This record gives sequence, structure tokens and C-alpha cells, in this order.
Amino acid sequence: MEFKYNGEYNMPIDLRTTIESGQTFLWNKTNGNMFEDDINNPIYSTVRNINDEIMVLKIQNNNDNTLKWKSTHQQAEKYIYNVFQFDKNIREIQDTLIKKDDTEIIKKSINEFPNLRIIHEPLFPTLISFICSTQMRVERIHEMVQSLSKEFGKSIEIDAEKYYSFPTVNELSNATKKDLDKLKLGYRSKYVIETTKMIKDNPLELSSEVSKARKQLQEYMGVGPKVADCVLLYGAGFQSVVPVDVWIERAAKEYYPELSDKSRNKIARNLENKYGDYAGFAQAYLFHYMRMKNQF
DNA sequence: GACCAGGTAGCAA
DNA sequence: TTGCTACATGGT
Repeated sequence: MEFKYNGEYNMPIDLRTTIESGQTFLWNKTNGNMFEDDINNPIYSTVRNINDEIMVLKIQNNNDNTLKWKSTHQQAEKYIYNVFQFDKNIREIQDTLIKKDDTEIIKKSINEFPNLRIIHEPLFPTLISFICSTQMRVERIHEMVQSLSKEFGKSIEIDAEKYYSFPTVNELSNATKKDLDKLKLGYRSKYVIETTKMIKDNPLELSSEVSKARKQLQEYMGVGPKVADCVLLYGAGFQSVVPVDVWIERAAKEYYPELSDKSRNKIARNLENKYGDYAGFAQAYLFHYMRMKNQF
């Protein structure tokens, strides 16, 4: 295989922030310039299962309004469009959120990260990723997901560089608890194994109704309210869902005391009511803002 | 060493 | 329903 196809999108997107802000763990950062005029932006690569075939995909920002790609498959163009949701007008969404915000905090975050987008990744990899995410830092979740890919996914070499796909349900169902312990999944090993087994026996098909889909997801081992909400937002395209983790809980306490609560569940529903159809975007801006603020 | 990281399962009241 | 606690691992 080779990178036969390439192209470019002119859309507002900040790849570094979008890919590295804990929405997806399926991309790998590499160095070097993919195209002549690219300067200091990292290249992100991923491998995807497209009906019994694998597609390798590399992308790079030229600036925040240009995404360049190259791939082994022509479908990459459409695939990118769907993953980064280029059908969504983020300026419009941002304006709506800012109007609904009476704390200035969303506005502040949007000003700092204007081209942070919400990603829509495939369901199964997203589910397993977020089962691994509990009590883990974003960087380590990425390591776990990549090690699962290396161990159980397909591999391919192009131009002396190796790429690995996230395992399919069948591929991952080969994993034993010992295997996953070796990959340092900790107490999540048995969750991943149980959930994969459940899905192998009974394929994963989510209801189109949010609350039903949320209940369905929570049937799986290792999936509580927060993980379910992440899967709904990043793996199933429910843009109104607000996953509440430690960071969002803190944000609520600090900036939205009237929406804050002992129960994370209530905070989630309160924020969803406040921000409406695109509350998930508000969550992403809050989450990223809180994490970045904490770093400095 | 204690505490924390995109929490959840299992169990008690 | 709500309120505990144990849970694997690595960073600070």
C-alpha cells in the first residue's frame, strides 16, 4: 500500500487541540513535514477499518483554516469530513453558546481555542477507549488505546513506518485478562473483556433516543453515567450530551454554583438544559479551559 | 508516601 | 435512590 490520495479542506480546525483534548485516542502524533509548506505543525496518523480493509490516514494543519490529508484510500476525504463534523458551522454554534452563557467563561474559552471542534469517532473504539479512561490521565489513556491497537489490531508498513488499527470486536475478543494486564490496563482489563464479549454475542446498536441509548451503554461492564455520556457525545454524535468528570464538576462549582450539585448526574442534566442542542460543545470548551488553566 | 487522574462495581441502608 | 469503599497504574 501507498499514500495514493491526498487533498485539502478549508475549514476552521485546530488539530492539535481537537485531537489532544481527550475526545479521541485513536490518532498518533508524528513529526516531520507531510507537505512542503508545512511548518511546525505535528502530523497525526490513524488506521481505520473500512469493510474488511484498512485505511491509513495522515493529516496536518497548515494553519487553523487548512487541513491537509493523504491516505491509502480515496474514501479518506469523506471520512475526515465525518470525523471532524465539517457539516457543523462552529461559529454559529459558538455564538449560540456565548449568548446562553452569563459567566463569560465559555466566551473566554472560545476566544482561546476558537477552532476546537467536537469529534465523531466510531462507536466500538470509543466505547473501549472510555472504559479505559476512568481514573486515568489523558496521555495514559492514549497509551492504553495504542497498546491495544499494537497488540490486537492489524498492522501495516508504509515507507518504513508501521501503523496499527484499533482492534475490531472479533480481534479484541481474542484478548485474555492476562494479555490486558500485561498492557497495564489495571482493573479495567476485566471491563474490556466482559464488554467485548457482550458485544460479540450481541452486536452494538444504539437507540436514536438519547436516554435509551444512555441506558443501553450502561449495561456494559465498566460503563457508568460518565463513560456512557462520553461515548454518546464522541462516538454516537449526540451533541447535546454533557459528560461530567472532575474537571466539569470543578467548573460547575466555580462558575455555575446554581447548577452545581453533589450528584454529577444532576450537574450534567443542568448544563444540558442550560446550553441545549449543542451543550456537548460547551462541555468541551469548559473541559479544555479548566485543564489548560490548571497547567500553568 | 500521599494524593490525583475524563469513575465504576458492589454492597449497605 | 444515595453513600460508602476497593480498585491498578504512573506522575508529582
